[in-house]
Amino acid sequence: MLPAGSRLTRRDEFTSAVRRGRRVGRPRLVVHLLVPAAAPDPVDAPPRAGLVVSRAVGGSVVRHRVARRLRHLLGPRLAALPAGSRLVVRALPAAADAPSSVLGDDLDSGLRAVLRRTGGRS
RNA sequence: CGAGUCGGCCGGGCGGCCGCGUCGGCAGCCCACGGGCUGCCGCCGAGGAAAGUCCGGACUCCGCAGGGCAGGGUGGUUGUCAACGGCAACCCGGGGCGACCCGCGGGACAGUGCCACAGAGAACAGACCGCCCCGCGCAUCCAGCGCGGGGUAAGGGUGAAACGGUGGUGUAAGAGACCACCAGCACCCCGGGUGACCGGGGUGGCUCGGUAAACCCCACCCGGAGCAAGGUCAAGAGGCCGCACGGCGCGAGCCGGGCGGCUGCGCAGGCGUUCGAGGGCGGCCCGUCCGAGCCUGCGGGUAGACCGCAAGAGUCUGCCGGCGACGGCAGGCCGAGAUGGAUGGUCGCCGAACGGACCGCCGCGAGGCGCCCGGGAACAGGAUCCGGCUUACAGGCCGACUCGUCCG
Repeated sequence: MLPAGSRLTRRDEFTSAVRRGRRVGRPRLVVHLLVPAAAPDPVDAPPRAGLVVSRAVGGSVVRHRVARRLRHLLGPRLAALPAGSRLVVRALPAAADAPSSVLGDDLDSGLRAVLRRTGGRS
């Protein structure tokens, strides 16, 4: 479970991260990351994350299980993100019956790629 | 030691004999070769609530031209869950010294309705007693008494509730009429919190009842029916209609089987066939499509086999995240499947609560311990499967915490 302060909750926060953030695709998920132009104070603005698991992934039992797995995987990786950034992880249909270890690998490589592209200048 | 609060667990055990259900094996008998019957052996075989059927889901079928209107549910916040009216934490209000408990906990300046009895008066309140002023009369030394007119919500009394509370100013007596503090309401600002909300400050007018498990308004959610769902295979007997075919006949037609559709039977009554019964489109209206049968009562029937049907939102252990509900990862484990509805009976041993005279020990004593005897288990049982809630229950065990007292 993510603490309340590290969660994306409002609709516009999701759309801005998906529309304006950097996007990297992996077989089972897509990573969107939006880093603010001016880096704020890390204490005031921790990195925040949200999940998108659509009907295409499966029925509601499957969708909730995928969301719970991603949520647990996201927790320790959040600290590595720049302050104030917004992360959205979107699950693809192949994520439905992937174990946590495979999802973790996809998430790691996706995060590395998206940080390499955005983090080049800061 | 006493009084209490919260949570969890168990709910007879072992063995013998007789018996029951599914499945498997073996043997015998029957056979229309699909199988059936009987006997023996073996494995497995009800619950914490299997219950009430009150919620929520899975699963299955139906529906998914259009427009409008109804209907049902939920109700602090944030989480959790497949979902919920469940659960957790927190907030607010109330109760308790406390552990903790209780709350169907949105809105009553959107509107409407209802507030019994008592009481003078109960929702743009209300002068019964009382208090005060004026006039008249009586009395007249004073105090006063009666009648009439007026003022007054401070006091009495009624009530669940009487239009803010306390103190003062004021006045004929009084009143937020005015003032201070307090309570409450509305609005604004600052700070904290994801949020319900909390803390602080200011301004205002002086106060403006309850009931929404009354209608209603607001926000959010919700297609219908249910395992007798539904599917496959048999049986499709009988009746009616349509289509093509074969045979017979000069012909109208008759006979025969085939395919497709509808229909369970008899009697009685009612409505209806373009002046449209009835049905489909979740309910209603409009609309739209199909359209000749439909409805009610009485009588008498029928409901084969298999699948669905059991390994899934399952459970246990460890580690990790979280205050917690719960979740992630790894490993282990796995339970009946009836349909005439299977778990029972009996015997032996053990057996808690509880009851009891003698005896023994301890104690001044009430009594305690031991021995012995008696005593012997509540509520209740699957039927598609899960998650909850609620209700029933002889009794027992364990843990955490609170308060009081005593000792150290």
